[in-house]
Amino acid sequence: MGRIKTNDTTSRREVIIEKAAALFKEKGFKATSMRELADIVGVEAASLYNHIKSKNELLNIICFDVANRYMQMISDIEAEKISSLEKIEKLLRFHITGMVKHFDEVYVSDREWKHLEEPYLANLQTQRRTYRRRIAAIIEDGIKKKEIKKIDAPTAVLIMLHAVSGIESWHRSKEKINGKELEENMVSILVSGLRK
Amino acid sequence: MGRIKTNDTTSRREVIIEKAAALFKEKGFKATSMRELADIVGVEAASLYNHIKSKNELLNIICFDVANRYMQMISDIEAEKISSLEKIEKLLRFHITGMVKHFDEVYVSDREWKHLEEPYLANLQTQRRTYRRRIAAIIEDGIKKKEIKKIDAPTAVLIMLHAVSGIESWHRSKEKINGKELEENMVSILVSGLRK
DNA sequence: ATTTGCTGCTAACGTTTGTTAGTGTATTTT
DNA sequence: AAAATACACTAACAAACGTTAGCAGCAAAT
Repeated sequence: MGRIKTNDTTSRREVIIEKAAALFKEKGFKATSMRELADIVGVEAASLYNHIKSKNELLNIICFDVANRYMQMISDIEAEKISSLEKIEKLLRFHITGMVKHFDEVYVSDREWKHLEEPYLANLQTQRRTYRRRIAAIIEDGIKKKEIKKIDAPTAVLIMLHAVSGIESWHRSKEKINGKELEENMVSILVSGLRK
Repeated sequence: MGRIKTNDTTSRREVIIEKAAALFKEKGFKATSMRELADIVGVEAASLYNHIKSKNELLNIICFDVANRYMQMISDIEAEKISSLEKIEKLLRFHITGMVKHFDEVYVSDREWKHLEEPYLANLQTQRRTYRRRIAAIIEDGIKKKEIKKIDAPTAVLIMLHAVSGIESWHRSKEKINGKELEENMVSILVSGLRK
């Protein structure tokens, strides 16, 4: 069939991972076969194994790539000296732009993590749980400081995160407003939903 | 193995569908095998086919059950003589209680519809699209009447619906507030996010 | 120019998949 | 009690799956 094309910044391995993310998003992890992936990459199925260890490794890479980005970000935000509501807004904007930019990856990591194998599965679940707790902590802090209305913080987190993951249907839709407008609308609705 | 237990209100077929919904939710449609389902129902895999036509029929039933319930509901709400914001709140409450009560079904219909086959796939997609449009129309009406702040209606719909589907993680969580509280919190955040 | 490693190929493996055929037995209907 | 229907079983199928083994050619390093 020929070899996998690379430019200088992208290794063959990375090409495979990118195409895998796109396929996993479109059809789901379990419904994507290595032969399909190989087809799209432009190679026979067996050849993929020169670059990766297994199908599940692909999912691992995708999921932890995303998770690590978010963990980095929240650490940065926690350290900043701004109000709680501003922190939440910043975090929200990061999630929105991140979703628009790394759509496939984020989508897969959100919807397909069930198919991770141990110990990765347990690992990611813990990471996600602590991530949500850290956001909830920011909100609770904001409530204490009377910047944020008195609500159940975990519920607020749940709303925020899932609202963002809804960008999926924006991505698909035809009558698309542009990314920046989308961001402003989401921030407007969600932030004023929290403000006291 | 023995036969499928039924009480008087639930047919054997319905037992299978319920257990299927639970399994599809937990492992995903593609990752659930008919042999697993049979095990849980308490029967050999082949015996399932005395009650259903195929694995995909199970998914069809689950998805369209949910879709039909929603379509019924929005027609009712449209007909009521209350303000737009009240309509949105009512709809929101319906979604929340529906998600809490028929969790497996709704979850599966939300996340696994990709695996429907034609013509059911196209059918459901259209239904979902028109459903979202009808909600957006209510919101736009509210904007015109100055009950709702000026925002992009499709974006608001997207936030609402996906926020509700986030109840999934509430369902899983340990430190659970009760269903009624959850509902009040969600309504509070989302409705005041819309109000002018 | 020769070696070395990278990357592709074909062929095949052992499993698991959804589903059908055919048969026997319990339950319901007549 | 006899006949008909409902339902479960065993056995087997063809197809699809992820992955490995073994080999050939091209690219980069010596």
